[in-house]
Amino acid sequence: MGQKDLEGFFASFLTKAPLFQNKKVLQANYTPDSIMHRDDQIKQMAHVLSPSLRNEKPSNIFIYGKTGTGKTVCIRYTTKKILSLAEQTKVPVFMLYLNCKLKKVADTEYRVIAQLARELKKTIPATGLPTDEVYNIFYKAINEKEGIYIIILDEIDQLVKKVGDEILYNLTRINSELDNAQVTLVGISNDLVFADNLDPRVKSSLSEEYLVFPPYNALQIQDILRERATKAFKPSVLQPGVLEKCAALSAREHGDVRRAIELLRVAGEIAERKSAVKVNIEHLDEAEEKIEKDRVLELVETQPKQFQATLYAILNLCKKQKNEQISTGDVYEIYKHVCKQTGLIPLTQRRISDIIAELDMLGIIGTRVISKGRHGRTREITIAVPDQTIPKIYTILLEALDIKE
DNA sequence: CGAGATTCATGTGAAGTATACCTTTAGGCTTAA
DNA sequence: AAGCCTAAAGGTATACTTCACATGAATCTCGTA
Repeated sequence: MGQKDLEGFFASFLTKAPLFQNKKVLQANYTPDSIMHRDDQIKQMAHVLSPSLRNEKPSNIFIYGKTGTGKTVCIRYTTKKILSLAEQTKVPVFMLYLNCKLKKVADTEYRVIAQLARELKKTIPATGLPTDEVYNIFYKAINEKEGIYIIILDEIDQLVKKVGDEILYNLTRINSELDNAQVTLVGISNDLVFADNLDPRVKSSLSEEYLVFPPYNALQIQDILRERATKAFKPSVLQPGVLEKCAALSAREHGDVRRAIELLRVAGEIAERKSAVKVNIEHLDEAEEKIEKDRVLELVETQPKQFQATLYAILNLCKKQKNEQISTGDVYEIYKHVCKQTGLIPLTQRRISDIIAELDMLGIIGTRVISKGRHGRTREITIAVPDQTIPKIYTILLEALDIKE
């Protein structure tokens, strides 16, 4: 694109009538002023957490619900209300929110505690400190300011699955170490079964109160979408049926509103880019494809080199032997070859086995451990990405690994 | 023919190693009195 | 002598390796009908 073109592009971008009037409303981190169809949950939450306003420690809560059922928004909303109320009445209440899923931020015991301490304005190095020491810093930071601390751990199932429940045990016992402050834990999980594998002490302590978020049905999703859409879009930009289809698509999965909202936003963006006057069904379909694609591509791009190399090996193998199932051993052979080609130091098969398991967790591939009787046992690996995206992934990997074909 | 025993190829857990990074401490150098 | 900087020592988390054992159904073995 020449510079002239670019100027023209900007000019036409600015003169073009935008479809959005407030796109923020459809962005992921937006907290609405009112939350629909969650009155019960919010009421219960408020009920449990309200003692904090009298400077008494609320019970710990365990919250369960599938993704996009409003868990995070509700707890954010409720705590926000409590915090502002607490500020008015000069009651010291604090809130710490942490999403344990974030890789490299909160996926080990050390990092979680360090991150929590950082929320309290402490500087903690990424490595080098003994975990006990980090605990101490954290305890001290909390004890510095008297009050009620509400610690929200989002997606703790991911954390516990990876590093065990010791952190939770320590955190539930934290109150006996403190004399000024008191801590309430809020655990949020997507996985219901996960609670059963916890240490009984942790489990009983964490789930003093128990809250379930059922999935939204299509009608509820429609309500919510309509709410947001009227705020986000200019009037009558949405073609009839778009909203309904958007809701239906998400309801079919498991009532994931976050996805529905994202879908609507991306559809709007696509329509805008095409200089369409209205958002129609085709835009929606395109958006659905794009979202999944973007998610995967982003994921692939941000993986460590070794993960990318492993994935590249798997992809290659899949291409070569279309319908045959691929096993860890095969992947490893190709992987070693890839390493030689790229100058990467090959890891052991043991490690690759783990990497494959992690790629599975990310949802890029699907694996199943099967026993082939006499012929041992292995993972059966399949690609869990729509076929159209694979070439894109390929090019990303080629570039990332610096392979010339 | 059927119940065990065997076998294979890898899953999986535990323990050890290398690396990168942290704090503390001791020594050396500079500076100001 | 006090203050500051540097380098070494001692310690940790994390990613990875090494070692060793666990798995589980296809296949084999062998006693029995």
